Amino acid sequence: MPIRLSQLFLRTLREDPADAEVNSHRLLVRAGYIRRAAPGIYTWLPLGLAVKAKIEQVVREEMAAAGAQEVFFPALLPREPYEATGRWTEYGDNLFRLQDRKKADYLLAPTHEEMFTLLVKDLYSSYKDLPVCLYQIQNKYRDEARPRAGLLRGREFVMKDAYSFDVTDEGLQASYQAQRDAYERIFKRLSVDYVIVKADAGAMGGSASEEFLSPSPIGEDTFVRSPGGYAANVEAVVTVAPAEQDPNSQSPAVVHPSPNTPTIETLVALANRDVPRADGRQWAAADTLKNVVLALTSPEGKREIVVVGLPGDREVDAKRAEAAFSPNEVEPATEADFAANPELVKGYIGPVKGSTKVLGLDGTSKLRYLLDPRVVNGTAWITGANISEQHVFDLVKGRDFDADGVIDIAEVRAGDPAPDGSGPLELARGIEIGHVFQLGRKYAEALGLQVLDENGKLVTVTMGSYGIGVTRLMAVLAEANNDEKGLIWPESVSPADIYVVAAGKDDVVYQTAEKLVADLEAKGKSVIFDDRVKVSPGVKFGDAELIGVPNIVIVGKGLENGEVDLWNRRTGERRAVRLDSAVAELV
RNA sequence: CGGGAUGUAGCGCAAUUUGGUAGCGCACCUGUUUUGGGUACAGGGGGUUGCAGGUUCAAAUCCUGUCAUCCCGACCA
Repeated sequence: MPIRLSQLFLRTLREDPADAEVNSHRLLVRAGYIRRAAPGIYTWLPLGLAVKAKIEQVVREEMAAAGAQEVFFPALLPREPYEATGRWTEYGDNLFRLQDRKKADYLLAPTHEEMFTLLVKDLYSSYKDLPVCLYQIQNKYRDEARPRAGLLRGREFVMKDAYSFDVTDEGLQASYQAQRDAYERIFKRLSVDYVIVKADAGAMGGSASEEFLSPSPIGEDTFVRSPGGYAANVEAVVTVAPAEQDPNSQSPAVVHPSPNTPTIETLVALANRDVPRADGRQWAAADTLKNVVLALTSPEGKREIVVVGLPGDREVDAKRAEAAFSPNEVEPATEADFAANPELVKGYIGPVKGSTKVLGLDGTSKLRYLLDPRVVNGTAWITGANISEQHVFDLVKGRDFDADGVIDIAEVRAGDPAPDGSGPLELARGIEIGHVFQLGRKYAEALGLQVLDENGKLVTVTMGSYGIGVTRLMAVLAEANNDEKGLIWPESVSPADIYVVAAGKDDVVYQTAEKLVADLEAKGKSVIFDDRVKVSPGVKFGDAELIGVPNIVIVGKGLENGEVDLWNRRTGERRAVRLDSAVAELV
């Protein structure tokens, strides 16, 4: 049966909702696909459900093709499994928690690793049962600090989450690849632009991880691309270290007084005034070694102060730092931290000349000192002398100082060399629409998922997790497919195949349109039929454009010549065709 | 959590500066009209002005508190 606009539960809005900023949000509300129920929580109207179902159908078909089987968990879950993996605490305020009448703790699931792991543990206990891959399409709940942009970041959203279970690492590789391939097919079928980027493993633990980002200026993720095809989330970009040099070929380190130089700018200015370079080049911020003091807080609440040395022209990227120090929280050190560590002379911190790695004037500090990958052996730096208003020049890594390790948390800039050596990196924004992840044995260990191998020995299962944001995908599709008039769905997700407008007041128009609709449906096409009488053509055309079905047929005044108009929503092209050949053209 | 803005009819807004008892457009209902680009006219229904206190003869408007929403940032498998 066609969807009849005379009957459809729908009210299109002529004006933009005041609370919607981005196009997808604006248009999905205006065109009557969704309504806001609470911040980041949306009610689905018939048109919205139709599009969501289309996306889910594609996902289901490709999951089946990849050998994954569908299950369905409750969204309302008891506390215990999440307690076992530590995530009841780790998730913090992002978890929706509630209690039943007996005051037992429950949560609305933000993701289902625990439940899938326990389900497989419940049913399977032999290597012969594996590998297995399960998935569900289900509502997830996260109490985001700031939901935004309609469906793009909601507090309730639909996710397809799949989990693979293997005995061996090679098996996990194969399962991962199967899901990754399925994702490529899904996004291609849905006509979504995507880039596969290396992702940071982050708090999920595990090793290999890739994100599917859809490039978009409103994206919340920043990623890099190289001419040679390297792509990574900015959190996961690996900095290319310059070649090492002979430390002993450099000039000896010298301490210079540097009054009133608490910042890099003031320091560079003073250096150019008081300490001209032998080669005549001007000192630059990149010649200085900036030492940033960070406070790490572990999930257990333990606080550690670390000092990170990086070139003075680079800032610490908060996201990269968070990722690199995960699961610790990272924040700049406070005044209290400095007070507790008097060897840190604010504005004049540096690795001590002659020490191996420790910081501080007397060389006894126990603080960890980590260096940016650009600070390689043989490089010379201007840096703090750990005495107020004094800096060291030509302090050489490998000769005068060393560190406890390398940490790659400096901001990534467009133009930085790509790790694949193919040229400069380009920066772009993207929306995360999928994530494939080799979890490894973290959850299986925490929850005791073991099977017997062919030797009758218990082995821990290794897992992968694979997510697609279904409702976010819908927002991405709406975002990428619209114009000033409204939405323009790709055919693969359009709420109907054909949109038929009866434009006119004569009965024959409606009778002819009715017949055309029936013929189209007989050929297997789904149809939205604007059969509203007493609605002017202008309104009907406007709604057709707003709703965004790509193929529109107008049955109206052309009938005098036995013709109807085929209207391509995307190109705007209208073409008159013989009524009797219209169906053939459309199927 | 920090910064900014806003809460008035289903939606978009005005009236707040200067207190006088709430108005416009869209949507909705009735009638006539119009039918290939949101037709025109006439009539109509719908509001405890976010909430709670206070000042005042009188509060959407002034004062205090509170709640909520949106945007930027922080945060975010």
